Amino acid sequence: MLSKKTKYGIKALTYIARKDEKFPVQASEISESENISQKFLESIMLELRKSGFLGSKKGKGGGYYLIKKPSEIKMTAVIRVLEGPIAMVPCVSLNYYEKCDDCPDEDACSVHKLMIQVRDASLNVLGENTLADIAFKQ
Amino acid sequence: MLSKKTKYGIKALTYIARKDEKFPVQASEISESENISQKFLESIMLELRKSGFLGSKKGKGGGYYLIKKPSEIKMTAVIRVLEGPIAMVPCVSLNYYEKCDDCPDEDACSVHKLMIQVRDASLNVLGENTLADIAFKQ
DNA sequence: CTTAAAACCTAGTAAACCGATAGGATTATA
DNA sequence: TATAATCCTATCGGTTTACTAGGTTTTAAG
Repeated sequence: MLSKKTKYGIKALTYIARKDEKFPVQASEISESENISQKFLESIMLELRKSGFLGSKKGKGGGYYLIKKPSEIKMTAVIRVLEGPIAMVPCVSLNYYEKCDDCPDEDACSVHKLMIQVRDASLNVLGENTLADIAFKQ
Repeated sequence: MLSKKTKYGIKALTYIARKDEKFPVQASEISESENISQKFLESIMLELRKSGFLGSKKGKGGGYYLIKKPSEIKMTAVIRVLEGPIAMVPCVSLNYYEKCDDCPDEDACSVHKLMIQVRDASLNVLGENTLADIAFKQ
């Protein structure tokens, strides 16, 4: 299950991308428009800024803006930052690998074998989609 | 993330499938061989029986056995029973659909659009893999 | 210079979920 | 009758999730 954090984060990025303006966008505006708890959204925006997706401007008239072009923001990157691993099992994760303590031999593990395929399929979709794709396409 | 329940359940099914015997397989044997807490596994086996994947025999010499051939058990079915929805977001789930309360228009939602693609990719992999595939192949 | 509006930061918290455990009841075999 | 297995219910500690509270800091405008 996708956490609300990730869901809200993607929605916020989409909102900013669609609002093709030079002015920064306030968290309060996004939270109202997208029905997201403002304080919760604030913490998400902060995380997106610290991880290099957003820039910010403090004080009156401040807000958040995209640092890169939407077409340059891969959804794999966004999800890895907000949600963590894309794989459903650590022993199959490329970026967050961890050995299962119960499993002596990964190659013999049926779960492993299956989850590699699921991972690759997801990775394929998320790697091919950019923020521009999900914000503007069709 | 895949729950341990689902992971253990798939491992147990695999174990029974590989042990191509006429005798039923005991939960205790599986729990030892696969390093799974016995009591926890018991509850999983019970669930797999109630949902029609396993049959059971009580008493001495009892245990669990597959009701269908491994090649007839799709992994979509197993995962839906143990884990729940395959989709990462309820508004995109085929079997467990639920509307998002924050989202007025699904078609305009970028998360929705993305998650449909992820769902289809996962569904494709899990639908093409049977227990036989992950237990015996290569 | 003051006020207001915005981001920034830290902490806490209620509820849900997860993985496991406890303790038996039931059933079948030998 | 003893034993071995499934079956069943309840509980529990820990973690995570989705927020909320309560500020501090920075900036622009009046």
